[in-house]
Amino acid sequence: MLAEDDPRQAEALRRYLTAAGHRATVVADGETALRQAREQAFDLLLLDVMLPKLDGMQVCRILRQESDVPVLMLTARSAEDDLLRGLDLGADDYMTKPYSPRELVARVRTLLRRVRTTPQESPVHRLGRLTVDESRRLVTAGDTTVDCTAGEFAILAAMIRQPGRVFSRVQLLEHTRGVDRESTGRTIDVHVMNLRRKIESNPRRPQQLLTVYGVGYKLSAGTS
Amino acid sequence: MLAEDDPRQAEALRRYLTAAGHRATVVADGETALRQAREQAFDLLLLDVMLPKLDGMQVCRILRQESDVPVLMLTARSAEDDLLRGLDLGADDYMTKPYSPRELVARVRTLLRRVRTTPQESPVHRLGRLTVDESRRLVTAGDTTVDCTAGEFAILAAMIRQPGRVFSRVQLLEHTRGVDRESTGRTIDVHVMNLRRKIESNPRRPQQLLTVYGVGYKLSAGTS
DNA sequence: CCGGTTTGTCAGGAACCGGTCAAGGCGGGG
DNA sequence: CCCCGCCTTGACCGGTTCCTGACAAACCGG
Repeated sequence: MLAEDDPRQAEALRRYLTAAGHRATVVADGETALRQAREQAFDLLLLDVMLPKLDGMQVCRILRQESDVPVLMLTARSAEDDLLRGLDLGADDYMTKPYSPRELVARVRTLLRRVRTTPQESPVHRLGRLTVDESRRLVTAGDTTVDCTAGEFAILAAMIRQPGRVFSRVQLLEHTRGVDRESTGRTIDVHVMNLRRKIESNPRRPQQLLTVYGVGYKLSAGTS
Repeated sequence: MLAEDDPRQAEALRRYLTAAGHRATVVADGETALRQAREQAFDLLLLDVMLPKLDGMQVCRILRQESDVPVLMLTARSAEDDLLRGLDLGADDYMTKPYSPRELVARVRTLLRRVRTTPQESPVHRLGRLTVDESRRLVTAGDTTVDCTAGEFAILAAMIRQPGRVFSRVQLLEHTRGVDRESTGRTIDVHVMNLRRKIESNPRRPQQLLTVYGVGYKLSAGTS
């Protein structure tokens, strides 16, 4: 939630945040901010200090007594006293205008990372009947776990990161071999074949790891 | 803990903090900071960016992989990029010199309040027949206590913090020595072998400390 | 339907990787 | 000063994986 009374600034901030992949609800005064915060569980509150009806300090103070939602204060003044009051009232961070979009987004991300309950988030990709856990190096097809060699895993991981994208053989080779080694041989084809044997129910008729004739390979969701 | 190489600044900061009722341990370089942070559980780390041997950014990055201790970065430069890098590396807050004593103390208090209200995770990890108590540096396998060397303990602790995750040799090396020194040698392998002799009932057929061919090692729950 | 090109498949050998051992370096404690 | 553990390194070996070349099958345009 973003509490900011100047429509232009509010719009600018909202754009930064959505561009960074966040959703934002905008409110224009302190009372509304407080009411909304009570009705709905937000991940984070961006709170301008100068707000109509109820200023940011008050909102922060009241909210702190009833919730642990992260609060990031925004102020035009750079007065140190403001800053100190804000932090003492329970704000988690503080930025003075004018703020840079990148810094704002970075601070938001920091606060969100803290609140996200997942202690260790490992990027797990899913596509069709396929699952790839990169940090654990775990692959499952359907409900059976598959163990891949390093090269096979590298190819599969690269492809599932961008489902549907077509990869040339050279591009895939770069993932297995770090550097670009020009190889016109059958190397990649063999790896793909071995992968299909492990992840496709019928390797002769691939459903997910598909050939793009004349170009390379791609990973699709299959029949779903 | 306060990591700051300029003795005068370090002393000044220490005084601010003690005046505000905190205790502070002062270290003068990055490697020492990292080592101390591993040996002892601090409530918060005040980290100067420019440090000898290992700069603050590196310390932050490495430490973040193994701990959730709040980190407050300090820098002379006010470059925005520094700030962003710091926050992206997992720092919780950031201040540019010269900072006011009051603001510093306020930010420290904010971070400390956060960590104290957060449910503390127990520093003793369990996985299969393994137990690792980080604060006491105690390891048990089954019901027999094992004494590990520093390097062995560092590896085991790093792995048990994220069970199942696959660690490369370079990553594990970062835990035994502070810095990433490229070593194609058998260092890690030897440590792993010695660990297996101590914690596995049959070191030839490891049940928990497993090899991931072509990648590194991982710790699994074993037969359960 | 035909021919050239691209891909699937196979198997052997090269390259690589990890387990293990022993020797040497380094530092701390006596 | 020496002794003793610990860490590191290099070498060797057995096992796995990867690459390569050949051939068959599939694909595409005409």
